[in-house]
Amino acid sequence: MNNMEYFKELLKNKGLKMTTQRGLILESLSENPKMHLTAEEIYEIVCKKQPEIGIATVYRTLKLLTELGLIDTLDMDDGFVHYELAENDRDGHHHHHLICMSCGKILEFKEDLMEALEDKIEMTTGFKIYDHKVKMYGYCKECRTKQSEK
Amino acid sequence: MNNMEYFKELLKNKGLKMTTQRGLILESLSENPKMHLTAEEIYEIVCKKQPEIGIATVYRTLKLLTELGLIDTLDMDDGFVHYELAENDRDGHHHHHLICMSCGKILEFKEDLMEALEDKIEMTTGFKIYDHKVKMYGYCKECRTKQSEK
DNA sequence: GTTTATGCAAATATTTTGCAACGTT
DNA sequence: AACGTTGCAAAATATTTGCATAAAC
Repeated sequence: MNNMEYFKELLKNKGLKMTTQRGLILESLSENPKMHLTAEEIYEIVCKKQPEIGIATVYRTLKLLTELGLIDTLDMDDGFVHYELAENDRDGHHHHHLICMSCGKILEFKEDLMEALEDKIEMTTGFKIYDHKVKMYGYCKECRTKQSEK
Repeated sequence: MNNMEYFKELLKNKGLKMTTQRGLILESLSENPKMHLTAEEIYEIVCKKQPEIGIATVYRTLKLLTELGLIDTLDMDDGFVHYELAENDRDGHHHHHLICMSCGKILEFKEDLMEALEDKIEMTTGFKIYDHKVKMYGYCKECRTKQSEK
């Protein structure tokens, strides 16, 4: 089952309704993977197909999608909340974000490798972990190459 | 050298000035460890000793302290930026935040254990990591105990 | 004495809300 | 037909900025 069908099913189960706007907002995220779009950017993308949409609908739908677990939020310290499709991983574990401090680019790293740390935390503190968000700050390959050329 | 002296030195090196307000703002963070205060909360704490201070000064000083690396910001998805003293670790690695999804409490976990992951990322992608932020979402010991008692 | 910092108020910017009209089931 | 959803405008919230005054060096 794809995202859209799953979205419809979740809505039905909750007595909520599928609308053109909701579909287009989820679609804008599906069709722009790795883009970490902001609400405003999503609004602009949807506007191309549905110019009458209001920004309030975008915010309401993004909140709904987040609550349903279909999308994740990402804070990049730039004053905007960024959104991306959630990965339906086996156990809620998703990719890490690598933020380049030189060019601002965001890369993704698939492998999790957090189990050892999570086990240690659970054993030591009794805190049971269900999800995590990891941001790495550094310099990407391209910026490092450019730098060393100078 | 403690935080405050280090702050004064950094200011001097940059031709900036130490003021009562700047001192009180750093002090409010030093004296409230593990509190993850917001700008508004810091403003209220400083107000007790310096009632004439303006919130703009708090924001300006927090930005300055962040740029100087003396404090770190923490996004908790509640619409506020939270601040905490930076740990002057050997290599910029700091504690992780454990956020309880039941009671909202934030615990800290000292051990880093991110080296293996960072090495793998650097080897695979060429992205050189200098810092990271890790947030774990789950349920704290107390909430889990309460739950199982029901 | 020169330059930087402050406090206040106004301005920005992002996100939320109220409500009448509309669309979906 | 009933109820949830939308779009618009206004409101709310967090943060920033301009500027005259004050404080630090």
